[in-house]
Amino acid sequence: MGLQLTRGGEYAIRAMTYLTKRPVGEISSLHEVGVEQDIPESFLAKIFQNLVHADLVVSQRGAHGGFSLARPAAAITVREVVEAIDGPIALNGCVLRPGDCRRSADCRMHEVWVLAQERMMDVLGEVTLNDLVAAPSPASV
Amino acid sequence: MGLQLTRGGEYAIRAMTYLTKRPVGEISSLHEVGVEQDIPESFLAKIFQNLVHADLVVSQRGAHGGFSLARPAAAITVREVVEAIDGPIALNGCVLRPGDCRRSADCRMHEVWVLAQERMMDVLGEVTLNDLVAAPSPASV
DNA sequence: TGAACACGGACAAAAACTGTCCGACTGGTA
DNA sequence: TACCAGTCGGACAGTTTTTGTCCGTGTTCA
Repeated sequence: MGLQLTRGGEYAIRAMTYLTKRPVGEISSLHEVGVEQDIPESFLAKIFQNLVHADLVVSQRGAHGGFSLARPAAAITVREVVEAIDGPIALNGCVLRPGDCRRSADCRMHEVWVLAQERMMDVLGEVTLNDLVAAPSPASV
Repeated sequence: MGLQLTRGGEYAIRAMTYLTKRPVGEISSLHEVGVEQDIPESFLAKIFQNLVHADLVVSQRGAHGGFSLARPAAAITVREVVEAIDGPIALNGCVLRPGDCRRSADCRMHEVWVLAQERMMDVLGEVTLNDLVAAPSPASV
């Protein structure tokens, strides 16, 4: 359908949300997260790899190993999580690689995509993992 | 890479932009648009079909037939064109089908996706085909 | 009537997404 | 030290989506 988050991105958010809910410093095994969040474990393994590379998660190898947040949940945004999995977001290729749309000389669409994307990213960049697990908003809107 | 416009959507915008540049009422053949905008003709045919169904374009069958805008260019937004091809936009499935994310009970992400999408769509919904072909902005920002 | 051209669906190729598997490595534990 | 639990990382396979092709049908004009 296009223009949609991948399932990998969805899984990543769920996994990160799970880690956020755990006591700070606790290590969660791949198996545990997979079962709790209903994510295929072998797929989740790959997702965690990416999250580790992006410095959002740290892994502990060996027996009783697993994963935990690399930073406080309040310092990790949804945007970071999504970009770690689905790569840098670019609504259209020309946003990522200027020069692609130099075809029509006067490519006005370029600036439209850039603006639309900025608006979207602003939202995702302002929501932290902490916000996602906070108690149902009492007064905040 | 996810979260990106499909090529079909890109083609649709280019095709519509081309029609916009033509004199009002003029009919452009499939072949003409394909050659001018460098779009595979057989693929473009399917794209035009969708645009016709969405009432953005009218078709003239038979000899000397072709396509032309169904409405003034100033009354067609980029959003309409994209949605006609890529279907209703939903950054995440749960935006389109509430109930999907009732899994975790407290799915805060839902509202985040809704908000991010609204911001993006606002931009696409305010840009018309006319804006895309207008002379380089003299003063407007 | 014949030529031009859109319609519509079936079909095929390519790419992306989704998911699996397994050997290598690492760290804890006995 | 030896063994086991568990992650790491990449190769591989299935499925879906995207992208593109093809062709017979119907329509309009000359």
